[in-house]
Amino acid sequence: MSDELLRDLTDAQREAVLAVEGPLLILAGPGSGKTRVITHRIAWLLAQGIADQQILALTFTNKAADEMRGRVERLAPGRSTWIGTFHRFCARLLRKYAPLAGLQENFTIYDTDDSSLALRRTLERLKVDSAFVAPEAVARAISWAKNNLILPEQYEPKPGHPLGNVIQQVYPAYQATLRASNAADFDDLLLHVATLLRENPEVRQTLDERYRFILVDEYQDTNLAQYAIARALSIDHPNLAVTGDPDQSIYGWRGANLNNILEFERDFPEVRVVRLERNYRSTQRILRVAAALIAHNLRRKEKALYTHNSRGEPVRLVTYATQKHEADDIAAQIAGEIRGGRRRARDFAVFYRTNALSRAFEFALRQSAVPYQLVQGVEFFQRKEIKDVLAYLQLLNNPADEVALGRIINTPPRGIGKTTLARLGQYAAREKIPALQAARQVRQIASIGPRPAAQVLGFVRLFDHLAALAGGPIEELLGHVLAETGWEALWTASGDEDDEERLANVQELLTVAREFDERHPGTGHLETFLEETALVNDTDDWESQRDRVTLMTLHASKGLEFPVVYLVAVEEGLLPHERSRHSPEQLEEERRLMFVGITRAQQRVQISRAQSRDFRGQRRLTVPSPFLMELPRSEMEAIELPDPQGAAPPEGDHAEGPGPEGRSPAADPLRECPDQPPQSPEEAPQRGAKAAALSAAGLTTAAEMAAGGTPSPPPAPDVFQQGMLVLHPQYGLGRVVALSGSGHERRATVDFPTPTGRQRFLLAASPLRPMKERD
DNA sequence: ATTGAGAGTTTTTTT
DNA sequence: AACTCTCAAT
Repeated sequence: MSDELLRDLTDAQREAVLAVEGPLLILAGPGSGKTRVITHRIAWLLAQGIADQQILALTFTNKAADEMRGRVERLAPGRSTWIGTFHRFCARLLRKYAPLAGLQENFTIYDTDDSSLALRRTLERLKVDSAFVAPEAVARAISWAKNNLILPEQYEPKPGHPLGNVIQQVYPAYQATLRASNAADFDDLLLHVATLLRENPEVRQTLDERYRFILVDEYQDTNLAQYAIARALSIDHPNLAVTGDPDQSIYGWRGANLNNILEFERDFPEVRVVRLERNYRSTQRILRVAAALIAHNLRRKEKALYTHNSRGEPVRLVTYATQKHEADDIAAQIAGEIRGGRRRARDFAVFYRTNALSRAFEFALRQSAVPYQLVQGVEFFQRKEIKDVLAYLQLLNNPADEVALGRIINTPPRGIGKTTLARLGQYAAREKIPALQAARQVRQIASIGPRPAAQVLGFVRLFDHLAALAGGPIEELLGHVLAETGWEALWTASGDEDDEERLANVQELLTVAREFDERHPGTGHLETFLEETALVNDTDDWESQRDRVTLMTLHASKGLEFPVVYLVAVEEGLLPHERSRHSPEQLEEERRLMFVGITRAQQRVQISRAQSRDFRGQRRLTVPSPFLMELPRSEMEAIELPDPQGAAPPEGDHAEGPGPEGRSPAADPLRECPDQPPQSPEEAPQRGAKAAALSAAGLTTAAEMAAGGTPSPPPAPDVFQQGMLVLHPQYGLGRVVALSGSGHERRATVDFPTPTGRQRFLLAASPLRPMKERD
């Protein structure tokens, strides 16, 4: 078993796996088998008899964590070491030690959206005029301070910094706002944990003892707070293994501190350093191009990348006339390769600097009927309807959460306006009670009239009703939120396209909840659900298994590899991005970004730019990126493609077009090419049902349609959907309020007209029949 | 209180 | 171009 773990490793890799005790720095170039080393190391530790819970592996993204967990599971089946992101680890610790950070254990995690609302509220309260002070700038400064472990009361304005004094005033106030709401923002998760480890030696010692072996992936991206946490847990048991590559540090803007890796050897004098310099991924030429580029950086630890792979084809450097031409040509290239049977869609990736650049490629690929998946940041859980629905859950879990309350007290509109809200807030502040408490006492607030007061009490009643369900399955709770806020009816009735999309997104959320319920049987997991939705973004759902072209930002590409890579829009102002123009350090980070992109490729790279590009609605001529001048022409093939037509797809025109304008629900984290048939059979029913539920006409039971009108057997529990009309032989027509459970245990709550009212059914045993709704 | 039109801005990247 | 915010009309 143990031997097997070591067999197919190189000497350097083996050394890194076997160095069990003591600090270890693994300098790993791109494609050098870094993940392999980490996972084998974990498996090796386990094989040595080290207990599962003594090992802690920290990553940056959930994507990396999932990948690692999967591979460890294969090497050491059935073991359960903790592998996850820094933020998630900290969230978990903070639940346990919340009081030490001034929080209750049911604290809410604010995402960027929530925290910016909290900040705006704070600025209003302090009467800081947002015309003179950009809230984003304040947010950035506070975030920076937190990442650098500067506490609110320690913040010193830098001389000459125009916002310094404002921030010195706002930061503590903002922090007080969060505390009053029993909430922590993303940065707090790290800051609170780092602080409590410093201030509570017993806790630190306990945890150091517990987590004997710590691994940190992508160490070059850690900020001071993360460094402090890793360090604090490695004092008595300094078995801290970190892997990283200074050349792939691309999160400086998020507070990542390159010093953490450049000076690791100083921090741990007895550290063992292992260099993984052999690349197993790319061709020689790709590697040479990448190396020549990164050699222009000054701040780095020089590495000699080499590979025994073949020389490969030259890296293509293409100049297009327009962005449309660029997108069309790349789509045509990909379509050609796929149609020729030489490659599959999943072999290709298109990388760009900013998300906004994806559109042209989405469009072109759709035109060419090439399936693609767009890997985009936080999209799904950021959508307003999702945030609103989840805010109900947030408030149920943490009634002190003022941001959640502010978000939903009048959403959907129930006649509680700004003035009522402001008066409620004043009263709450005066009485020093949470706003929700103030809402309960709204009758005692003289300034609020009887009508608004009644509305407020209506909201409180709704809240209390939902609170009674808060311990149950999440899917069911969400169902009640949708039904009883009136959202569902609102969106279903309108026939508005946007509302249909909202409904589809919410439907998707119900699916997420259902899967969660299945993973967490029993009760009382609301907090866990909220934590997952706050810390998981849909980038993490990216599946390399699906046969689709991948479209993503350069940042998102880190850690991945593809046979063919297109690096597009390599133009001055985009790569390097204009915001980094004035700082040499940021310029180096942009260069690293390009380095990361190139080194994702196994066999073929094309780097391209367009001579003209539409930017914020304006067409502009572009300037080539200075980075292009740094690439070695000897390894490349430069191609100029003037484009007289300006538009026509060079290869086979698809005049028939994409067919009916099928908008895939934006809910789908991986926005897919709508022309593609479902890839796997099991997703067909779901999509079909969704579409049917959303579209339109007449009123027939699904079973009747299926059976051509003859009496039919009980339908599968799965055909029932949130909000669906159903027919009961005695009670007549009813509407599904909520669903929960799975398989034979799947239950439905259904509202019938009076006098029947609300009933609950075990679906497998009920005579309910679904109805298709149309208008 | 809610809605809509018009004005003004813009997030680069992610937990 | 797309989004948010502000202000006036209902």
